[in-house]
Amino acid sequence: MSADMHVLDDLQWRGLVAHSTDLDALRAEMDDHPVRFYVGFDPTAPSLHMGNLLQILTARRLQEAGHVPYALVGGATGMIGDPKNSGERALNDLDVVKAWVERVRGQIEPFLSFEGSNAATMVNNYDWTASLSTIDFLRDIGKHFPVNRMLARDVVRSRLEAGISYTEFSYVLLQSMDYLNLHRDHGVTLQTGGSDQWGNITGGVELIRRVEGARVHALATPLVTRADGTKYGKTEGGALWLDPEMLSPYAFFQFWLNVEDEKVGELLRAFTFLSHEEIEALDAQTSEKPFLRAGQRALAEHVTALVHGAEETARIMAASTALFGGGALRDLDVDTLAAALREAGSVEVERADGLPAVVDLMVASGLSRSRSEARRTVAEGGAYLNNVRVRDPELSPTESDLLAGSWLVLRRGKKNLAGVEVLR
RNA sequence: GGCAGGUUGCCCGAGCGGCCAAUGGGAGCGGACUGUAAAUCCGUCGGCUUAUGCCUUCGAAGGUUCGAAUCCUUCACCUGCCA
Repeated sequence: MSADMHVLDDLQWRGLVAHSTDLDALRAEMDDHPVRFYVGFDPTAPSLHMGNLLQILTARRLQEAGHVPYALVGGATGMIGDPKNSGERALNDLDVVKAWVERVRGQIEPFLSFEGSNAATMVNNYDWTASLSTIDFLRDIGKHFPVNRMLARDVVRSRLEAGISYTEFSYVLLQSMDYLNLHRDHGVTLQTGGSDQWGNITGGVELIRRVEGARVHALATPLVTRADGTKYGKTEGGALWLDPEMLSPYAFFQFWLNVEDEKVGELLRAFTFLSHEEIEALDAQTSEKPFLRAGQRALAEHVTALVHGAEETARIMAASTALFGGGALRDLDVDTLAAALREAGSVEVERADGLPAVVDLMVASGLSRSRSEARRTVAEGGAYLNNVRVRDPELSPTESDLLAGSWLVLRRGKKNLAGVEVLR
């Protein structure tokens, strides 16, 4: 971060401001005193993902600039679900939502500082929503929401054909109420979020103006999309989860390493704390010597370190070098090989009468979901044993194939690797 | 409430009694080219101890038939028109 640059200018440079209310007014307020701001996360899954990470990092940038974060976990809004274009959400049970609230909270906390004069605060909107009576809600909040305005919102309009429940239709009231409460009780005057939340965010801005007569601010980051505009953050395991149980740190690292050239500069800006100079130097390398993938390497290293820690990242990078470095697998010593394969993902297999056939190993290691799929992969020439293409699906590795006495390296396609440790 | 139309594999969408595990497109996966990019081209794309075999699938449950995604009945949901 360039220390002497205004945080709003930094955010803009990083491409993080897609929508905003009056930026000059916000800047004036920031220059006058630390601004209390909030960003909300709904527990709609057991883990946060890439899109949420962008919000967390943006909050951290603001905190590093001296402002005061309120991280809201939506124990209440998570019970309702915000409307999305693809259709009505399934409601989750209270117990499930409560468990997810705790997990989400735990994922956010490491990114913020809870000490000092601008310490962060965690809040849960369940606290002020659960006991609210319907009558009070309709009189105090509902009265300020013209239905014609609510109907005009993009998400709602797109759902009118297919149908939208009153529950989801009402979501905006809850999020707006959150902003109002945080404004009243904590003096919060800025809400940040993804651009898909813009409607919900401005709902709060408007509610506060109507009820309190105060002018508060809003900032929305752009949605992270691929170069062709489609959704980002998809891996074979589904979304780009932050939870290491749901997506291995190795797979997380690989995702960033494989980002297209066209997007790497944008992602470096949005997801790392590298300085403008460092990022511009990486941009230059990407355009001059794209094959070096300097931008991707830096991106993968920095983001993985932010989420999974520097030590884990170092192990992953060592594993990547060992497995993708181009060197012969046989030349690796046992410890390096075993560590690399455990990082990349591995299974243990019992030795019966000889070793299992390649198709079975593919299934056992999770590289293929069924024997049919494994056979298909072999037929397509996409299966490799110790980096040698396998042609016969029924082939069983022999003792002499074992690396370091007990390891096999299976690969599907270019990038999907798994280790098999053969036990006595 | 009445009438009409719809519900097909991950998504969109053909099929309208046997040749249907089901045309086509997209996504996904593999190969070639490269740089563990992108684009392009080719292939593949329900499962099973790979099998001129078996099992499961065309909203759900029954029925007709030698044989059903295709016909009939009931139910559920969606859309449109009329009240």
